Amino acid sequence: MECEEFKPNEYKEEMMAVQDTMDVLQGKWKIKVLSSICFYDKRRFSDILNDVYGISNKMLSKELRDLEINQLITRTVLDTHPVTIHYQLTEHGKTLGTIIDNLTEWGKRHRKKIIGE
Amino acid sequence: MECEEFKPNEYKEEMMAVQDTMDVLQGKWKIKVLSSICFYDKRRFSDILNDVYGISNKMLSKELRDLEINQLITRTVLDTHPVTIHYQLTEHGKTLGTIIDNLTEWGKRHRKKIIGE
DNA sequence: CAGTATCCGAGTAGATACTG
DNA sequence: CAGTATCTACTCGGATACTG
Repeated sequence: MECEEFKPNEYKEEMMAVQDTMDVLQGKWKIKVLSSICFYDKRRFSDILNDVYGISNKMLSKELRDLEINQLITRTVLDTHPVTIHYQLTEHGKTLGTIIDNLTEWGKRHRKKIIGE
Repeated sequence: MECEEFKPNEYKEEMMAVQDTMDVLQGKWKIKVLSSICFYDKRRFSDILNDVYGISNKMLSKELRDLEINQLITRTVLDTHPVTIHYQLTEHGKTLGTIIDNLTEWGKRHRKKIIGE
């Protein structure tokens, strides 16, 4: 963002875009759920429940649904008994990689700034 | 983030860093408030209230306090009658530029993906 | 001008229990 | 295994009114 050139009413689209991204990543769990699925390539409900420390099944269920609606993950039902469900990142989901890198980097600098000075 | 190399328990620090950044940018207003201050360099309370469509004075007051605590903006009291207050971005606040660019770019692609296909 | 105080509804999230 | 249902507490954010 070029601050010097910014004008609120002329940048509605940009601000909307930022908000769209934030909506997708927002909250306590989204990134962690994505990370779990990302690492293992395919991952099941109860596995993610174990990976993501502190999340409840209700929240995980909701987060997975949100991520699926946003086409970041896919849900595959395998015909076993009892059924097995695989969650995977979509190609679109994988494009979040760069953003997550940036957020990580800035977060580290920010922590140093706030705490370590 | 290299998905293939990710292991939940080995990446605690990275996930914390992402969460730290998200905490700072989280919510409906933070980015818009930052944008308003950013464009005008110095900006007063009631001006931001006008720039950011829909925000209430309660929320603006809270967001400004949060941003100040996180050292993204400074609050300067000028000795006029009645007092004038200037909000400005700190150097640290300005480093958010790149992130906001990324979030904007991804948000636009995401919108195309979800709506425009 | 630059906020604070108060009230209130809606949504977020945890705990526990239950289902096909 | 992969969730849903229910109850409850807490937080977010809007509306309105008020203050130095």
